Amino acid sequence: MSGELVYGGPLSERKKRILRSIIEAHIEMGEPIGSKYLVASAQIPFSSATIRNEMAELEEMGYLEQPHTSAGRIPTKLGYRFYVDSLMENYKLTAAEIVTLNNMIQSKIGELDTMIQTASKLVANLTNYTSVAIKASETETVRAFSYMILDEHKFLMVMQMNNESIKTKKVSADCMLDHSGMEALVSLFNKYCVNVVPDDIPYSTILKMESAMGERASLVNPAFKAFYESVASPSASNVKFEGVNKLLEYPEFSNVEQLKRVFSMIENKDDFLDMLSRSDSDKINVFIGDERESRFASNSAFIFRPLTVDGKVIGAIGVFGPSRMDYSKVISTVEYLSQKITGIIEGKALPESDDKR
Amino acid sequence: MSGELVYGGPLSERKKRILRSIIEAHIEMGEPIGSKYLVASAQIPFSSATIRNEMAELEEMGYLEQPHTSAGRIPTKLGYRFYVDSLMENYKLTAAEIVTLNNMIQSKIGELDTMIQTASKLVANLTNYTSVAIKASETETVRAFSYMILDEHKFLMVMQMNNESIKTKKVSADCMLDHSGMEALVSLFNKYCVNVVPDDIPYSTILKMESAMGERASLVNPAFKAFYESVASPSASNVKFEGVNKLLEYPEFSNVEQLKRVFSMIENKDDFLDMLSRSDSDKINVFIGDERESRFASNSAFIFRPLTVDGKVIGAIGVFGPSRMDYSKVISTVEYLSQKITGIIEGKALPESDDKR
DNA sequence: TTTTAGCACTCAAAACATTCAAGTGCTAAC
DNA sequence: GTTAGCACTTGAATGTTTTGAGTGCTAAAA
Repeated sequence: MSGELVYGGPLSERKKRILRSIIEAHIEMGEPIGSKYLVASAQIPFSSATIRNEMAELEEMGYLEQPHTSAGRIPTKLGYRFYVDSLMENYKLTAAEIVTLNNMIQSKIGELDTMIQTASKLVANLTNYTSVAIKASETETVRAFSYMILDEHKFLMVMQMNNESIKTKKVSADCMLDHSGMEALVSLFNKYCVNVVPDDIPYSTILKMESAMGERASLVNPAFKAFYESVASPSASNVKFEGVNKLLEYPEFSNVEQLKRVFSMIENKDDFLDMLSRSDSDKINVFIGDERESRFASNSAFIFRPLTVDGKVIGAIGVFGPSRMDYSKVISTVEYLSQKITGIIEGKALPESDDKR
Repeated sequence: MSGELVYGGPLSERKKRILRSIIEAHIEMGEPIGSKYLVASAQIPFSSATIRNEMAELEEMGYLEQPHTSAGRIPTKLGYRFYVDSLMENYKLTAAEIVTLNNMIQSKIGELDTMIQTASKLVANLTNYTSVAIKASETETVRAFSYMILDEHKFLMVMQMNNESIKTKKVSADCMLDHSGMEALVSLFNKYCVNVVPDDIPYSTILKMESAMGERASLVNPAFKAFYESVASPSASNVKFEGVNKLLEYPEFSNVEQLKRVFSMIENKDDFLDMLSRSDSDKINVFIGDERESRFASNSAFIFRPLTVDGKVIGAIGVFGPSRMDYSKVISTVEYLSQKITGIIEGKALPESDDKR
């Protein structure tokens, strides 16, 4: 009653084992799993009849379902959830995989954007699902303004942002530029426009700045516009996908109706930002689609890890794919890379330098 | 024999009229067009038998084909080509469409990138096909270097590029920074690194710069790295798509095999750059897919207009969709927008200001 | 000579029927 | 509690028939 998900009751060890085998077999093969298959291939040392009984009960409890009477069972959303939460074993990245990841990331240290995207590409390649890179929008503010005169009528507005980045914008002026005028202008901006978003600055302040500038009042407007454009719009959140065509490989996405749903989600992006905003910021999040929820394409799952710096979410990397997904491997990979990235960002440098020595 | 395409011989007026009607009906309805339909709906004042004879001849000449014996005719690649080159009437944008376009573009004057992308979005919305925005890679070089000291150990390297844009990069130094040292550094860069790509600068030059800097030699390396990173990598060509899911609406793309082809083309992007590089830079280009050419998905067409400034191709906007495309409308829209954009870029300002007065 | 009415023919798609096999649930025996 | 065995269900695969849109050709009409 307390959580969002209520499991159908305690499961015997045998039930867990059967459920797990079914889910893993289904993940691998993509087809409903029947009792005989479990006896023949897998490790359940009971007869098919016994397994059938157990499966019927697991179905009653909501962990499994049958596409139709004469088919095997497939996991429900609840089944996957339980699998992810309690049944699954952690996939261990192989040494080779780790080396690849480290090398690639190492070579891209620098801009946050590029790092997130490199990581995203790596995830797509390693897991063979579509990967998602999210850069969160920041309400950035300026810490300090400065300028640089380019020619008689143009100057560069330099803004040191509070998040350590620097933005510049070229500004054209009607009047001749000189240092004293620019000093005045910049100091006004440093007085009124620091640590604040443009929309919070009342128009009266702009008028005040203009009158303070005297005969150079005409500089204020273009400069403010540059400020506005640099701070307000451009760092809108963005969501980028890598390996979208990999989705087409999976039979669950091979009918056009389903594809339309998925692609409009991908093109729209809002759903992903929404999920990020409603997520736990310090661990892997797993969204699993379901027919009942309209907001998320059924048969699909989205696994992601928010990236945080000083407790603030600055982005995320993740994977989008069929709900029949190799959760174990995906989760390990995403977890590893996100750790690595936050490590690098937070300046803890590079933990194990297996490649350098 | 001279051109790439050889038409099958001269066409009588009646044949042209029939061909055109078939193509336009097919574009609209997406199905093979039969003789009866032309009699019933359209404007061909002959009996179906006559039309059948003409159609048989048009097929012989290579303009039409039959999916199977008991079906109507559909245009071949040659048919479309002939239609685009000689049959089609120019679509006239409606006043409302022009107003929308102008308003949207007007409000986005500024960065070339944003303008191209805005245009691309407009095209996608107006035509209901997937639009393509290409920004060509430029081998940019720096016209002038300058600097701005941020704090004792950091400065901002400011590079005025030859294409009027400005790039900046934050550089960290080991030693204390002062203006005289920075002046020296910058003047060295202005001597050796102007109008040239970093890869063409021999290592000996770097050594020369270091020795010229004397005890501040350690500044050269990080500064050069900043130069290298700003010039070499980041402005790689990029190709962006808008409205990809619109493709799913068209029956020719509704089977998975076809979709895989198309999406891998879209994800790969190289094909588009290739087509741009082999295009006529001062007019609309129309690529029409065909089973025989492996390099381009069949059943699809790519229409685009390179954007040039001073004779140099700086990008392109275009449309990707089924070969059964509303060429007339697409071409008019793309043409109008590309004119508008090059107009704005070349500073001819804004021709008709229907909205301002 | 050009156009058209008429008809036999073709063939994909739709509709319908049949077979096949995988998988189940249940009962009775172990 | 477990399992062998069997009747039953049902989607998918395969085969058959029907339907209808559209053609090409011939012979008559213009």
